[in-house]
Amino acid sequence: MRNVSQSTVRRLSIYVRVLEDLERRGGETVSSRGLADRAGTTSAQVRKDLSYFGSFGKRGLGYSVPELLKSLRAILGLDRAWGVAVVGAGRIGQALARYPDFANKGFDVRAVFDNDPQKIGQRWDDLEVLDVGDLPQVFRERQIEIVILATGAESAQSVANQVVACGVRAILNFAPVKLQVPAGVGLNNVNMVPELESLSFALTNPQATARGVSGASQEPS
Amino acid sequence: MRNVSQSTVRRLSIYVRVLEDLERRGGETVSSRGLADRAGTTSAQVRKDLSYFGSFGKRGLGYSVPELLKSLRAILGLDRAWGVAVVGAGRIGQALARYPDFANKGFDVRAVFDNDPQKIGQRWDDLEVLDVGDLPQVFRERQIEIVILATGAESAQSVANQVVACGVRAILNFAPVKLQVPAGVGLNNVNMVPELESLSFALTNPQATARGVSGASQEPS
DNA sequence: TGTATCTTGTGAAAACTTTCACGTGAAAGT
DNA sequence: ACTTTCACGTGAAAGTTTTCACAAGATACA
Repeated sequence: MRNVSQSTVRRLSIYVRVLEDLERRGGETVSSRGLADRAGTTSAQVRKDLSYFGSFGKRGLGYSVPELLKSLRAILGLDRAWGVAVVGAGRIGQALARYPDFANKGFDVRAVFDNDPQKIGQRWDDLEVLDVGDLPQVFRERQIEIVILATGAESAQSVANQVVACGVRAILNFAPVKLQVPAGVGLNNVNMVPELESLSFALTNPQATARGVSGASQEPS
Repeated sequence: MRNVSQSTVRRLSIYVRVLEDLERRGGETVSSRGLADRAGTTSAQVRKDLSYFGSFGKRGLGYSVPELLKSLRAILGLDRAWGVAVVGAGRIGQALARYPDFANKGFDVRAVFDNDPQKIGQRWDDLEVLDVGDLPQVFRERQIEIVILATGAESAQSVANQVVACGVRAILNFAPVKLQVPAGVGLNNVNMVPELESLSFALTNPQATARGVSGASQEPS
């Protein structure tokens, strides 16, 4: 199973979303084409992505929705709950801490931290904003495994160092800085400004953007 | 300038961030290596990325920080202000509408919409939440060119259709659905769940994740 | 049982992206 | 002026990802 690309993993996650939707609608089976159309890719891509992990379909028939869902969840590690903490209780931190999709998918936000005395102690639903000084103790008590970093650019690296020192091996970073983390620590960045700027580029240079950023089906009927 | 990849454009955006930082610190020139280290890529990549757009450096010396910054801003279309609207006034919409980095970079959030009567009329700083029914008129009046879509999955496609009908040609979508938009409309998706799920995958399958997701320098000294 | 139809899984090809490596121009110091 | 050093710009090579295309298993139906 070695050498699976990030893009493949992200697509698996989208397949899960699509399969959940199909299951909710009562779909029993789905073809690679059906999955691809709903996920915005091609049938060959779907089959190739799945082939890294095994054989999940029946020739001539397609994939069983509940079975493929179960397999993909196991592959992605979604058949369990994860302890998540949000560091940074600004508007973005707040939005993320209370984002219902995270909880629904088994990402349990168990703590929120800030260093601003004005924010510490605020209650949001059943979460209380804690002092970042208490981070090591709380991380141990609540078994935090994944950190969502939503601080400003200034503090991001020092917070990252702290949480890594606490044994956390996965960080989702929303701060606009390039974080340095030791090998073995997973780091994903969500950069909202570059996303907007790439739209600005597309609007400014229509000729350089012929290749469809857009969503039309890639496959012939 | 044709055929510039999305990855190149996103990196340009990061170079702008790094250059702004250097300029603030009074840096006059920077080498491709200096830029690369701060941006988390390699010097060859920097030079290749820039080469799609022209020649910006001096051999033996490097790049003039203010000049390269100016050129990259022009390329990305950041030498002007853009009219932005946020549709969806939930917590994420609110966080995005008031995200200071957007305003700083010339992305002017000029309107926020929702369809929930409870939310319509709320004031956030100098923004008022408007009725999504007034969208066409407000878009015209305030010259909206980019839409940030922060609705639930259910409404996202119908909102997308509406804003495209209003002439908007760039959408940044935060809703967890694959949007269909006509060719010529730029669409970028920010999927937070797949980002977390790919961390879950990395934690669950350490052997499949040898290739450094992490931030150590890629280049020898 | 045989035939037609469907759709997977997968090597091979194509397309794309990143890295290498070096010719070249520019500056600095002797 | 000459030499040395630096670092850009760029074709070519290497590496990665996507697409193609087809053999083969599975079902349906006569």
